Amino acid sequence: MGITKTETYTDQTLMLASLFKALGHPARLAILQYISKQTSCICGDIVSELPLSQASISRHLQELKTVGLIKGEISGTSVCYCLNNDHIPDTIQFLIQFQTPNNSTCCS
Amino acid sequence: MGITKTETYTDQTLMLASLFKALGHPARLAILQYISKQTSCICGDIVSELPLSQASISRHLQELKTVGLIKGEISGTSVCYCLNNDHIPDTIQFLIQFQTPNNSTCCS
DNA sequence: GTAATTAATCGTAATATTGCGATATATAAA
DNA sequence: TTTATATATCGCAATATTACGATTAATTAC
Repeated sequence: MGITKTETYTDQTLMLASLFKALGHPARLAILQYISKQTSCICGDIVSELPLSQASISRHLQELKTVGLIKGEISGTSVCYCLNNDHIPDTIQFLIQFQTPNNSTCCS
Repeated sequence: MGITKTETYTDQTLMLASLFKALGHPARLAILQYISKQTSCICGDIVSELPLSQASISRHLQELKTVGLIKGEISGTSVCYCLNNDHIPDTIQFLIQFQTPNNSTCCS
């Protein structure tokens, strides 16, 4: 169906899932890495960095902004984007619980 | 189009994106958490834990297995699943680069 | 052997995502 | 005011994802 039964999961699970989902596209990862490489905010030259149209980039930026992975601020005719790491610790914390080495005894 | 231009991204970016994509669904996060809570392997009673059909759970498990987040081993008529944390460090490492506090000077 | 159990796969339907061209909007420059 | 620049949004088409019932395949129990 392409529809997800959201009603039975905890808010935290839904929140994390949407964060990971936003991270689950190579273009969005590339955008995040490009933004993080800059020392200051980046003002929309991402289009020339990736093989995507301006419309597509804009959509990806919007998605990243919606889940809170980046911030954007209007600055003249352009928009200044930068990372928002408010939710990064949550994702890291979630992944760390799977890092414990109980691999050894399990499934050869 | 729903199709992704994979050819211009690095292998590492594509790999990470597929891992995050697999993590980008609440059912799969719930499955991972359930498996990680068990001390030993879990043998298919996940169906009774989540509000999804056996077919759907099986598909989610398959996806998690494909990207290498879990391992599965046949054990009689059932299959024993457990975590595979081979790729977890990569995902954590990737996220850590966004954790640096350059938030302060940026985008108010 | 047959029946029961378990999990994977098939087929299908509904919804979501991705991408782009075209257009709209909004500011800056002339 | 007109023009240029930058970004967002609309509309569409193609593909992907999600979910489920039904079926298949494989092992175990009888």
